Amino acid sequence: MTDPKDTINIENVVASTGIGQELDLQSVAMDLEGADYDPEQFPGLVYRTQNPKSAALIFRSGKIVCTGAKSTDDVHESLRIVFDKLRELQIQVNEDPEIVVQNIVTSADLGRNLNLNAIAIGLGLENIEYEPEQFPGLVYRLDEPEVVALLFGSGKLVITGGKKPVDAEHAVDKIVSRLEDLGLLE
Amino acid sequence: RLRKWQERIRTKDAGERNLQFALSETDRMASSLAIPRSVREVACVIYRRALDEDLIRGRSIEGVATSTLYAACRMEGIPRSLEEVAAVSRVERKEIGRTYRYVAQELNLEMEPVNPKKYVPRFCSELELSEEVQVKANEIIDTTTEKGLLSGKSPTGYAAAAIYAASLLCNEKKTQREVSDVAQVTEVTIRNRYQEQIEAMGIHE
DNA sequence: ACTTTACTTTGCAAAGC
DNA sequence: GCTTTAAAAAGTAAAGT
Repeated sequence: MTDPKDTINIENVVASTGIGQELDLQSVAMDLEGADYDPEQFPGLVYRTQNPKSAALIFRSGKIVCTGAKSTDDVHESLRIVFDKLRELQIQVNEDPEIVVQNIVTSADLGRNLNLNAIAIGLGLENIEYEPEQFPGLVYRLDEPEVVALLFGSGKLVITGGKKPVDAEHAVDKIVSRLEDLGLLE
Repeated sequence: RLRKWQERIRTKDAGERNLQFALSETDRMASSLAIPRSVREVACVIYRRALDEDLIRGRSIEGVATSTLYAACRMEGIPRSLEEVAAVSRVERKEIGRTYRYVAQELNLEMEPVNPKKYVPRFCSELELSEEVQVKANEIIDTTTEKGLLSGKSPTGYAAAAIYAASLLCNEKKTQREVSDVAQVTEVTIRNRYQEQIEAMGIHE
């Protein structure tokens, strides 16, 4: 049988960084093509990169949030593009500002259908949130690693809240062994 | 310390006044949903607990009152859907659902998922369907649930499809529109669940 | 009926109301 | 709390053909 860990796929990476310099977003919005800036609606300027695909939120403080990347490498590549674009506008940007990954969203597949009703009761109703009237996924919060998993009837799952790619692997291992212990996988 | 004491009294008085309002609102909503008095009392007990645990802060009184009524119906085995309680509340469905999940978590209500069978008697009686149809619908729900069809599905839509299928099998046909009206789900949902259920039951018709 | 679009849930940062 | 951004899971809903 295929190891569920081999089905893990990173779907989204959120990271933050900063250029340590205040910005005049109004003029950046004028000079950066494709920039969306509506301060009444949101204080950040939105700039999208195409390759790799991502969305950067640029703030007046010089802090930047990058989201939508498919890997930590893509985050660095996307932000490198953003930094270069800012340099083209005569804005000073250091060599490589520190980039901190804040959240990684992954998907995976256990390869078997799940009885969510039995899992909700088996894992303990006090630790689980399963309200199929509101959302089809069962919400399972893990302590180690500290992530949140959404389990679906199809056996597919989403793991979010992790800061390192290995967090998802550990989470999948724990979920698999817990379900096996309860005899709910198979 | 005197100020703190006065503040506590003030907060408590405000809480008591709000409790009066919450109880009258619970009564109003329960009446229009024909919810028995025993269930209203359970709702009030849960609301009191929420008040004591200071869960109302940052939330509307009506939202918590609606959520506790929703929870009480489930606990007492005669669930009302979020659509149904939202129809008599001035709080929107989304907010009721969020508040319910918060209250259930904080008070450790340990609510089990709703069994679709719990909706069968009420929906069937509103549709004037016989006991035979109810028995058949329950049978469809039990059998298809054992085959794993229920995971992730809305209990109301699941019950609606089983009732629709049972009405056909018992020659007491109701249209998908009629069933969707009482169950508050779309005909598309009934159609999708119905197809899965009759296939799992091995019925060809 | 079929497709498309959109909303539900989870996690996170940013600045400001 | 809210606002915005991104992405997955699967169910439900509504709109347009």
